[in-house]
Amino acid sequence: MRPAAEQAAQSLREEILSGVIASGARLGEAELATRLQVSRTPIREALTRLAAEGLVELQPHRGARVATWSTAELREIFELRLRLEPYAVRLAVPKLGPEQLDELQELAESMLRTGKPGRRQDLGPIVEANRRFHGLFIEVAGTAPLAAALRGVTHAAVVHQNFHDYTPEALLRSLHHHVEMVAAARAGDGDWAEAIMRAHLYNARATMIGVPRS
Amino acid sequence: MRPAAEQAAQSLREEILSGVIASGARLGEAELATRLQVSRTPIREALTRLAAEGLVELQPHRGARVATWSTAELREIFELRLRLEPYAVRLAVPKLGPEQLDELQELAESMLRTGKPGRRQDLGPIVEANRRFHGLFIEVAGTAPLAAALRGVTHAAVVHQNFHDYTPEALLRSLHHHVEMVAAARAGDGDWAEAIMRAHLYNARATMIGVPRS
DNA sequence: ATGACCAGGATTGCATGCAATCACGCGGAA
DNA sequence: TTCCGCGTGATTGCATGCAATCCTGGTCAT
Repeated sequence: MRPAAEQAAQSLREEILSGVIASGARLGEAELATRLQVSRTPIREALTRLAAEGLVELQPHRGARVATWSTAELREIFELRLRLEPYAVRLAVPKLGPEQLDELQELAESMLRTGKPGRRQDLGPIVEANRRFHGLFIEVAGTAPLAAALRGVTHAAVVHQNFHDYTPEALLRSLHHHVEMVAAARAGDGDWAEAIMRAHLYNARATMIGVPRS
Repeated sequence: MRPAAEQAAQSLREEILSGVIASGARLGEAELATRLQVSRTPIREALTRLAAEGLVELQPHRGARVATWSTAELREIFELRLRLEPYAVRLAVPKLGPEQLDELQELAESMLRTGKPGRRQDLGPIVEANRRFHGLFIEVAGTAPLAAALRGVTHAAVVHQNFHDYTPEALLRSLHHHVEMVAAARAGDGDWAEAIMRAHLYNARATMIGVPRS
């Protein structure tokens, strides 16, 4: 839709999710317009779309900022992901084609390679691969309503660049979950894949916000 | 935010959810602009926002239409509601204040009054009261991510004006569910309220799309 | 010293104009 | 008759201009 606006939204999304633009940063329309080489109109449209996705926050007459999430909101977000994403994985497993299984496996193995301890380098590529990994399941699960409901809810974890906060053990656990999920998918076992996704999310939640005391 | 755009979005939302604008109807920017007494710019912004909510569908260079949902999508939407809305009710119950309980009770009883058989009149007011009833729980449940995830997913049932398709028995069941939910809320029993909400949704799904054969 | 108040500048919000794209209907060829 | 191509009208997409609002700092009174 609206090509220039869509492209602007895509660029901004990339920059926010990849951390180029920090959480909480101000997004001036004029600055974005000159930087992305379009006028303010498509920029404004892109901002309203990202606001609807929950990636940016809009205040009347006061402009846009990259969204921030309180601990309570993060807790809630994980609660929602736990209710939706394992279900999405279960739906996706029987629909995955061979080439998609190969892509998932490649993603899982590449994340495991760059995340191995001893190689203490940039974890940036993992963020992107992880996003693609989770996104592929949601995409294959297939239905638009599910994708829409999950869209806003998966952003927060990505923006918070959580991999840097993982302990080495938690990170390894997380990356092995990916590999195991591919194995479950290859076996066509939706129950297995769903269970691993659930464990994967609990592990992520524990490192990001700790275990809720309730 | 953006006062004129927000007002336009609100007006359109009302008109779509109340059925004044039919599902699938075309939404011309110029026509809406003259009708709502603003220029096309805020109209376009309103349309992008409603598109993000899933209420309208946008096609590049081809304008906007009120969204329609396939049976598969409706099925998926109920699957999502079943995973989120009972949870929202459970969260809301301990937070409901006396005045909110009174409002819920008034809504439930008014729906029951106008829906009673023998009084075969307009069911329109029920649609609005029902929307308010469900929305109040979601609002009180409190967290923004949950509300955002549910927003797009609750629209479909409203647009489809489902109450007219209910059999008299199913309609009565549904309206009594509301009353029972208020009773559960007054008792502070989140489990009870959650269970009734679940039954409420199963009942609605059965009349709208039938029981899935899986 | 502290607080209220008031320019000046900057930024957002909306309206409008023009270019780009699409829908529709007509005419011509097979 | 049917289908393809094309021109015209209508609609959307984007850029720009102006008014409205907000933020900043500086000044003045207390």
